[in-house]
Amino acid sequence: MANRRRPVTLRAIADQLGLDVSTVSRVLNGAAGDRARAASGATAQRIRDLATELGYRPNPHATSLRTQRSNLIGVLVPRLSDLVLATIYEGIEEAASQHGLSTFVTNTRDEPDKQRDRTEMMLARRVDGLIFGDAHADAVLLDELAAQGVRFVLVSRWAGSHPSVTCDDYQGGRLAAEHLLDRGHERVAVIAGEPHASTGLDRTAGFVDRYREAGVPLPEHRVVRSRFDTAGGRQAAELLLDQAERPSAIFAVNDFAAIGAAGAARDHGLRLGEDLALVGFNDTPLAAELPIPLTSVRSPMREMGRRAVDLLARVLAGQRVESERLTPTLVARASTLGSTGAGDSHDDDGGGNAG
Amino acid sequence: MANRRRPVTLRAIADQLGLDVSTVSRVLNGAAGDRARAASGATAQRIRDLATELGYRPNPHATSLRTQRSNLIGVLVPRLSDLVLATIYEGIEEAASQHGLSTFVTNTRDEPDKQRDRTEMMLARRVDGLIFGDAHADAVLLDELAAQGVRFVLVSRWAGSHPSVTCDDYQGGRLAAEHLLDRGHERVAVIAGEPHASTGLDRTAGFVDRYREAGVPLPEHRVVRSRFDTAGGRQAAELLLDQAERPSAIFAVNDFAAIGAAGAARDHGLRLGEDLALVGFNDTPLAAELPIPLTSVRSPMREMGRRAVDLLARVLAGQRVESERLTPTLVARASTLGSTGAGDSHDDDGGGNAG
DNA sequence: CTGAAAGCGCTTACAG
DNA sequence: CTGAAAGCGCTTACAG
Repeated sequence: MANRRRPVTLRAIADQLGLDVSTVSRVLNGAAGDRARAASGATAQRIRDLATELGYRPNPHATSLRTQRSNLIGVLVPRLSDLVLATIYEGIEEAASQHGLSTFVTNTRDEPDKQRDRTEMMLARRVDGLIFGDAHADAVLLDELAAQGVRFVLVSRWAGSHPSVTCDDYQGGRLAAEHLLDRGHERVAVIAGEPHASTGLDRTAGFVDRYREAGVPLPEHRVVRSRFDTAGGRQAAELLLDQAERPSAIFAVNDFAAIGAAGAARDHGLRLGEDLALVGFNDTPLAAELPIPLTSVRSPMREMGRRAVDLLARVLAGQRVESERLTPTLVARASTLGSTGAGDSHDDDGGGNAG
Repeated sequence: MANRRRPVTLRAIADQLGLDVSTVSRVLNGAAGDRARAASGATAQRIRDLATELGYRPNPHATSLRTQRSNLIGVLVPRLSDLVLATIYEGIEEAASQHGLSTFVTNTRDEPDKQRDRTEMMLARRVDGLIFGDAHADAVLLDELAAQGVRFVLVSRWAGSHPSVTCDDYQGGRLAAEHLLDRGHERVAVIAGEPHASTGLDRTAGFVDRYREAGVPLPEHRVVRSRFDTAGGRQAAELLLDQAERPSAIFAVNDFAAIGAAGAARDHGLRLGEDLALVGFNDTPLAAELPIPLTSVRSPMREMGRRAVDLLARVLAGQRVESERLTPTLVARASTLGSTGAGDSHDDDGGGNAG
């Protein structure tokens, strides 16, 4: 509990070497180009050596104040306890640190008031830009911010024409449909997620469209809204399984909703993969490890996070950018193949817990 | 894409009102006590009105530079994609914002090199203090930091005598044992987690001690190390279920490990709650929603996060503090009660997903 | 190649 | 009750 670790300043180095602080600054923190002409080779070396010895780290508050650039970005997500967003954030953190950016991340619970409030906090903290993982389809807040010149990108969900990095959810929905069509399912249903999120909307649309194209249009009552979590999936599945003509297969737009649906199926005495086929979305690490492994459409979550940072970095550099849409793949498992089917494949995005 | 939203400064307000910037500062940002004697009532009011109108927000970099206090705290966790840590972080964020603190959070994957590296980054960012959710039992890094005068607290896991907020994991392990003893299980096993984390160690110790006290000591081969995730739990369970004398009940020190164990049980043709009892830990929202609901020891995750911030705030205020240990409760469900048993109870900590 | 000066936006004794 | 000054630790033209 002794030395409160008083940080080393440029001045300390300059004084010790009998140089001016500006010279030291140029050598240590100057732009790559400047740095060469910052001082004689010998002087530069003495500066660098001493800096290393003393453990010099520039004071970011001073730098930010002077340069009007904080190298801070704000990340807003519905909730970090959603594995999907947590994984996306891991990608964001990785890439941010490569770009020399630090991140603030905050939960908004998908509530407009909180989104607005937390955005203000971030701006008050003088972030250079924002990444929204909680964009609402109406884009009200986002349009306002853009009009004010706030720089941001979206991840996971798109809205309006704001730059975004998403999974091609529509295509993902089609993949799920394709797979179930292949397995001969004609009476199918969708647990569709929340209507303010492009993810659920697009996945549902892709699925419904593909079935329509196959000549098997889905009646409206077999597309049910739901929250994205397990409890939401369970409720939606109850509704579907209580219907007179029970579906033989369900597509849930989220793995957690799918797990909830699996619970409901069990309550109805249905065996997954035998009496009821089930497809989830995102291929979270849990999907493969469930008692009855879950067929799921894999989305590149971590990669989305990384690319969102890259995109934002380009926005901050004043470049004009284009949205990106990453390709999903379907991973077939027992929940659609029956107890015999193994059929795992692919690998890509890692995951796992530790606590 | 127009006005880059140039923030309002004290100077802008002062000039517009014909006052000195120091007067404005005292009124707007002065300590609660000072603020009263900062200016005449009338002047103060004019200042406040204009500040509101212009949307003044103090530049935190300037404030930090001047006061040598950043109001920033760093949070290190093994991984945010671990629901337990993500939930703890939600509590941290809530409390931090109440204390006027902003948080940086980063994943260390429980790797010592990363822990060290990320700690340095945080310190370079000039955080006022740190919360470690990834403390290793050996406390090597933590001892060093404490010696340097770095201020921090631990959450979820304790180490050495550093201030911490944890669940009473030992007691939690005893609860699990008690419950299985009540149900008549004598041949039991533990999926014990990783040996560097106090959580797994204490939960295991409590369980083992309680069984020993009941006159039923556990042989060593029925306590198996594991990672904290689903795949780890599955592997550990395979080992246990392949043993000649198969256990009738398993205590997994983590819900995710328990879910993995449930998968292994199924592969062995065992029905959960009938042929094999299973108890998890943390009572994550998933536990209640699984096809076969999981008995689990509930730990107050969000509350731990909140209290860790309160504790750190006291440390930063120079107060002497004591570690806190919060009480766990057991929630019994079908995985130990058989398919008949419902027996849910309690409510406390919320949760849920959204993506 | 190096130094001196100004200034980013704040806070805080110190005067008056 | 209010103002003037100094300074937190940097960066960046501008001289020389």
